[in-house]
Amino acid sequence: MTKSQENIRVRFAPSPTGEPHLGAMRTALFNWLFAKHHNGKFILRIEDTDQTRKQEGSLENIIKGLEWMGLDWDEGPKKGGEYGPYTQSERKHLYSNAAKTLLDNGHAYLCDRTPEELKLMRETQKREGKPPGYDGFSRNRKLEELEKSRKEGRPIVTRLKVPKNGNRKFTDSIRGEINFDLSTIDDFVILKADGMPTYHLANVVDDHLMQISHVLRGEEWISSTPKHILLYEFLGFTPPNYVHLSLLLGKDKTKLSKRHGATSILEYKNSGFLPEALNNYLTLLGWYPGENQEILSKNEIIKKFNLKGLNDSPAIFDQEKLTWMNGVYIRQSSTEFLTKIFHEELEKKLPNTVKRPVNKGILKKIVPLVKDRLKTTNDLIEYVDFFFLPPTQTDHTIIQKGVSKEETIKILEKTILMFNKQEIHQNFVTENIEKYLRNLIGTFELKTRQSLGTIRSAVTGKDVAPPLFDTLSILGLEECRKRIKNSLEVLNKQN
RNA sequence: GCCCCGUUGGUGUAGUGGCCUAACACGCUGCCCUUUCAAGGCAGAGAUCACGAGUUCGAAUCUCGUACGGGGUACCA
Repeated sequence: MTKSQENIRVRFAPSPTGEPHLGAMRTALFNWLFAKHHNGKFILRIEDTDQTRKQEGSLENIIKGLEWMGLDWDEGPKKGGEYGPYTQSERKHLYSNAAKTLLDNGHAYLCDRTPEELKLMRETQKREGKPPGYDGFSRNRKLEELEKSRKEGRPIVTRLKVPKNGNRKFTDSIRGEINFDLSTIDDFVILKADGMPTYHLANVVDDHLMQISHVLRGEEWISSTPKHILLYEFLGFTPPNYVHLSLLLGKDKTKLSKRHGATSILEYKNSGFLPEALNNYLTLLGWYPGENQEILSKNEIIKKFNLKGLNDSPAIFDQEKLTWMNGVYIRQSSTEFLTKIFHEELEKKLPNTVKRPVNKGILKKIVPLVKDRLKTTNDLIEYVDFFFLPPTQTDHTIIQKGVSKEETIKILEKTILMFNKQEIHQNFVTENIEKYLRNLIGTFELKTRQSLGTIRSAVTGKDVAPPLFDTLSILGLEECRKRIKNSLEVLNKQN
């Protein structure tokens, strides 16, 4: 028996042991989408039952990651809710109560074997070719004996008494019915020696108390699910619906990890990816919208999201496609928005010699010129720094392929002369500049690309830059003249 | 070892018994556009649907087996 579909309540339950990982964020995303689609609730719960693995700043980063991705939670840390607290270390009594119930109704027992003893046991089992697992040492020992052991200072854990025979099956929304033989499951620990619950106990107690209707979690949990089913059964609870998401893999088809490059969502934030693009890309990894369209807004995805579109095989994270998609999102963005984020980027990356705040008026004019050319905002600086900082020139940076030094000097001198014409002087705008410049270079015995390339490099110091005529107009007549003169000086000096 | 999940071009996916001589997107190649770089347009290469057997008039699609990949087998989550 499972819960009804009426009140959709899902949760994302990270443990604060590291960075907000791409795979985890995708799980969060799917949970969030499912909740939004059904007008349900998305709950954030912190699973910090392993005190030894806790990492400083991890929780903050996870929250930062979720906020950046726009995955807002209805209940959880910073937000509260009627099922709180939402941090497991603050709910200890609930788990020990559950363990007590299990102890009382005979479904659990205490055990005083130390981790060292257990490790030795497993090694022996392996050596003898037996399947490793708890051997049931304390299963039938008297309670008084264990309590005495506790008084003597030995560490005591609580284990679930897993039936030796039979099987448990459950229905996974993606994979269908999955069956496990109970003989393959040992008497696992539910309450650790430090009084903290293990994941198994904690997630069952919390999902029940928080009335979670659907558990969307990674595929790595499939094997543990029969343990959870058992716990629900012995505690008299009704299990939620299970949806085990396929894993995210790296290029070599192993679980995505640091070896594959950036795995923290925050690294993508810092590399100039837009959260909308990452969201869009991530949803497409293991989910099909029902049609070929791939560029989908968050609202469209919410509207279309359903469990049926979920895929059962693991997906390899392809950064190239993400990068392409990010470019699509940049191109789609408004000038106002891009001006804002580009401004932040330039404030950060332009050298100190550039006066702050960075000129927003100019930036706004630059945006339409570069938005088609960028894949990430990280690429921005290379394209536009010369607008704010005159280039340092040498012969090498000015002279174009197939053009002699003499020709280069001639082109630049004539360009300056042309700039002196009144018609240009008074109306230094793109169309006008183009008209006169094209006229001028028509008199040279060079290809258009060579002539214009020469002017480009003289002004920008680059081979790759935004469209020339617009660039000149944005820089303004005086600045252009100054830069060309400077280039001429460089060329003449080294002669 | 044992248990569980998976397997369609390099990648993500579509496909649920005949419309599949397998579709779409990224990437790749070529051409066009063009002042550079992008963007855009057009064309193309790339998959014996992991393999084998079976069911069927007919299978990428159903069944079984094998191989390979992944996950689990903790007082980690």
